[in-house]
Amino acid sequence: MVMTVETLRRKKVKATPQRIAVVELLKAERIHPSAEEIYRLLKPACPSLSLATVYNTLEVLVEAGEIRRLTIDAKRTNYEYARPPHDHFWCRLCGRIFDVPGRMKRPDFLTGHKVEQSSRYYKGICRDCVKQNKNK
Amino acid sequence: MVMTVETLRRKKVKATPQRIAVVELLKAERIHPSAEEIYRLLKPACPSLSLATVYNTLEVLVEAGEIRRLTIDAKRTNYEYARPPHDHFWCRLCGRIFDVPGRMKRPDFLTGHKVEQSSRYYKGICRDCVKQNKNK
DNA sequence: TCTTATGTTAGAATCATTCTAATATGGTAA
DNA sequence: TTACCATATTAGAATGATTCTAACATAAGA
Repeated sequence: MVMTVETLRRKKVKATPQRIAVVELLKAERIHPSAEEIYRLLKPACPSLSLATVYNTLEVLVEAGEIRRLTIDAKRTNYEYARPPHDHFWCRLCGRIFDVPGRMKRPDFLTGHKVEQSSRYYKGICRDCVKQNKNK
Repeated sequence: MVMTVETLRRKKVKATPQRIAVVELLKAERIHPSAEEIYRLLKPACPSLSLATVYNTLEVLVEAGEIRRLTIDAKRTNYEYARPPHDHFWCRLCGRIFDVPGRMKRPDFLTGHKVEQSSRYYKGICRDCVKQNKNK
């Protein structure tokens, strides 16, 4: 908690209870929830919380590099605490996202899962947009 | 065209003009359009086309393995003709998706692009769901 | 403690995608 | 080749995730 406050201030992010709650949730549990799920999980302990605040908070935390956006499930965006980069496995039935740590240990961590597809995406700004000084 | 009809029939997919048009578009151009974009591109040549049909068609073609769904941009789903698997680069400014062929040639094909993030996702059915016989 | 730039909130608005129910048609069988 | 019917197409309504709006509240520097 104290640590989270310090981390946020260091990143020039105003440390509000709502933001602290979101960070702590993602930090404590190894979950990859959607905004809606985060809202449902925090609402009991934070009754005034609004879904809009969850969305605002997630945006701010992604910008600050505290959390990471996962674009796996086309139906919703998921989020995780920004631990060292790793791979993910997504179940198209239950929707859960599993960490697949260490890019060499893959086989171990995927054992039992029925892998149907694997994809890698690079994201950023393309040469044309860089040239056009759209940079931001 | 003829080839597309044969391919679809072989895959037990009824070869309608709308489906053929979608396949031919993705096959001809190396583009990664959204459903909306496909609709806009085909509408002039196929005025009766409905957006719902584009969505239905894309679903059928993905099931048949003719095309591939790209979940890169959280705001919309993109599609590509199912060529041999390769990586992708997505520009967060113009939204275009670039092929990054051959997983070893990465540096070459990404030269000039400002890569800010790379992610790999495995997708399928998790052990728990496999056990629960939810399999489908 | 005061001040104010910034954050929170509920609800409305947006927009991609899915659903619905009426109409049309590809492809098989006669 | 024609007739039939399971399956497709279509427009528009419905849904659901996300963003916007405008009023109110608060973190944190002075």
